[in-house]
Amino acid sequence: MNPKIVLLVDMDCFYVQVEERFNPTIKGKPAAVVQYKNYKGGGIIAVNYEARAHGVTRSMRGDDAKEQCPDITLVRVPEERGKANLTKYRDCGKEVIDVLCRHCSCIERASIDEAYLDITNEVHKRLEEIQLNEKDFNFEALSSTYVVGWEGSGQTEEEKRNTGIRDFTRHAFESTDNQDLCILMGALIAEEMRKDVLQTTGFKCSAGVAVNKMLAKLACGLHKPNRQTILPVASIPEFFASFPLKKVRNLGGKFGRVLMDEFNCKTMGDVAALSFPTLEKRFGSETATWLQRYANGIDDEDVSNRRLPKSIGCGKNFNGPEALTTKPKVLYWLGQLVEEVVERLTKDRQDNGRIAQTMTIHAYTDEGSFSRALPIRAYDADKIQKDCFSVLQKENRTSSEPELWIPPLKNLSLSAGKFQPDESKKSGRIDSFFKRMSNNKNEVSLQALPPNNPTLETSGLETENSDIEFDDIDEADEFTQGTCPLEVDSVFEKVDISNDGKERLEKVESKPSKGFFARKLEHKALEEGPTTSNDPTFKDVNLQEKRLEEGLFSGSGSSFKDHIESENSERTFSKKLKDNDNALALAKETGAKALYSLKSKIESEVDDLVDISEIFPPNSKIDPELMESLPVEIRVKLNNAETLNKAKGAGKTAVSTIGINKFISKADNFSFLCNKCNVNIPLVEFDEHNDFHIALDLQKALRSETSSVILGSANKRSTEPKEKGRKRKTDQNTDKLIKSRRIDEFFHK
DNA sequence: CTCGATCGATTTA
DNA sequence: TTAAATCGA
Ligand SMILES: Nc1ccn([C@H]2C[C@H](O)[C@@H](COP(=O)(O)OP(=O)(O)OP(=O)(O)O)O2)c(=O)n1
Ligand SMILES: [Mg+2]
Repeated sequence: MNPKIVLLVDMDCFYVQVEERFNPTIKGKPAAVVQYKNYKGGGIIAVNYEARAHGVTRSMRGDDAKEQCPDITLVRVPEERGKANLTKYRDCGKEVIDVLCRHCSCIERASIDEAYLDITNEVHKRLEEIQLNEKDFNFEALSSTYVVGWEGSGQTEEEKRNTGIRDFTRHAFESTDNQDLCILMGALIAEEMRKDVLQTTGFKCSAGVAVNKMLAKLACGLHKPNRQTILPVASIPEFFASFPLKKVRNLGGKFGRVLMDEFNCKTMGDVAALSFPTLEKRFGSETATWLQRYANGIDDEDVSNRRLPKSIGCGKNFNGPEALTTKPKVLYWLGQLVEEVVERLTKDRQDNGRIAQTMTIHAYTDEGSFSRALPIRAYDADKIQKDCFSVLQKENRTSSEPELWIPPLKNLSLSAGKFQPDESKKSGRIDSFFKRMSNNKNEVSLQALPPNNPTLETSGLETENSDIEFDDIDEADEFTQGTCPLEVDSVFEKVDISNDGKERLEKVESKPSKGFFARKLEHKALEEGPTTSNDPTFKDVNLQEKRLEEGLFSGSGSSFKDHIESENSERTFSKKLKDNDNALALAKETGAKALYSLKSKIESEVDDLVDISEIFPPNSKIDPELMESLPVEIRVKLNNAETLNKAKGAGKTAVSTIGINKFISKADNFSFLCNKCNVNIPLVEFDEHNDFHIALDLQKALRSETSSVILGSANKRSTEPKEKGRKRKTDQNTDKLIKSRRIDEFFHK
């Protein structure tokens, strides 16, 4: 039986290459891709090899890179909706995958820029074609191949590489078993594939060929960039003897650190030398077995046949002062994220004939992170935004300050997943594909799918502006397929304001769960019965880690279960304390600000009112078509503001004329009642509060406009397009994009 | 009630 | 930094 042959292809400094193809003038010079620019020149996420030679690294700040390497070109990641948008790189990654698919039927997309290929079959074909005779094979076809353990000899690097591959080729043909020959054929296939990738996409890459994923990945990294490396099985022991374990896939994190710290291991060889009982005692038999094999170069993990991501998501960090501290901010950013995800989901549905069933919200606060899942009723940004907000709102622990968000969100992300085939006619025979789908390389691949018909993708969109009832479900953009295990138990409007902050305290009872590292540890503590948390041999890593992190190491003599429970109650308690403090501080701050600014407000009536032109340009310059397209609600607001403006004859007007029902005048409590929130807003914050409403409304208005544009262009197949109408649409759209930027400025600072 | 859904943790790019 | 996958309970 021939051995499995795995190929790992990894693009070189991928995002930079993408930008170099887009703008070839930066080629050959130091360059890096940065995200954002305002804070210290942005964060670097990819660095080309010229810049690496100057010490520039990932995660470095743009400013620091410029200091380190003044000649460096920093290319910015596109920003859309106030966040980084990685679509360009995803699309380029797909280009590469598509080329690889021409050469091999079993491909696992491992990330945006790398893929594993099981080329066992392809190797076998090649072996049959080439007679097992070295004379039929020219090793010079392997002009970018290195061989681990066959470093060769000579003056230059290239000379050594060349003699190495030459000698290994001779050896492979002379060897009695064909394992090395298979790897050699793998190298040949890899050379061909990489050449095709370069010719077709313009991107360079590196590759590794070995008998499993772990070794292929490891090999790939040995001679980057633009080179490939093969790792014969016989070379493993000597190579592992000096290879740092932390560079091996799966050992680069906490687990690897334990091996280093507790077992004094530095290399894979050190790990391989550990006795089974030693490993079993610490990690349990399953993990011990896995690790022992792993450390000897054995890895059974199959290459799964999957070219599409299983989830589509996006997120954004809100660092330091950017933390989301109010409901409108959360709602707004949720909206931005939802828009991107829905846009990508919609394209995914057309391209891949599948529909995501669930949305997962993930949020980080100072107190930790949580995630919540909900069903996706339709690919409709408004609906999803509202549903998500309803779910998210349950985690907002603000009772005294109804418009605040506590604790502030440091990160908000969304992920859509649990894809099912799109049954709504459009997608042809895709259902049969999904039924047969599995992770097995022998299964049908997406490549075999018929192309989808994009002309059929517009039905249902015309309803985007009206609320869709369940009766309309088949006509509307609703999904009727499959079951919905998740339910959103309350809708946005109902849950928007109501929250007393008490339900949640009772709900904080989740068990600590384990990750890759923790689950590899044996729970001797459990088997041995009661353990005290002071016991240095205490085995539960989750608890240990949490204690270290939170300084909650205390108590003794209780059972393991008690530890978990006390852990949780401690956490809950500390949470409560923190929140009360937060709320109190915020309340104090708010009150002080209100009083202070009230004073100045009385002194100069309009000075610190928000200029409406910060949201909209002066009315005369608002595109009438934009005006028309806005919801009546917003038009009225704008007109009101403008009218007031004219009446006063001033250049400025109070946005706070919007939505005010009452002006409550008490000596120490000046506030407005916002009729949208039905909540009292401190005077000093009312302008900003209303800005949020306007921005949120505009977000919605722009969204429905965008939808109708999509609909319009899609419809032109069946309907004769009117020149005028189309032109107007385009202009209007451009205008909107410009105008939405003004709104963004409220949130993007 | 059971097993699918859910969620946190870990790892990687 | 912004993704995405996997595992166990
Ligand atoms: N922490 C990370 C790691 C990677 N990436 C992105 C940018 C990279 O260009 C791309 C691929 O990641 P790689 O680790 O493969 O790094 P590069 O392709 O940039 O360089 P190399 O030539 O070392 O593969 O993923 C990222 O955004 N954040
Ligand atoms: Mg790469």
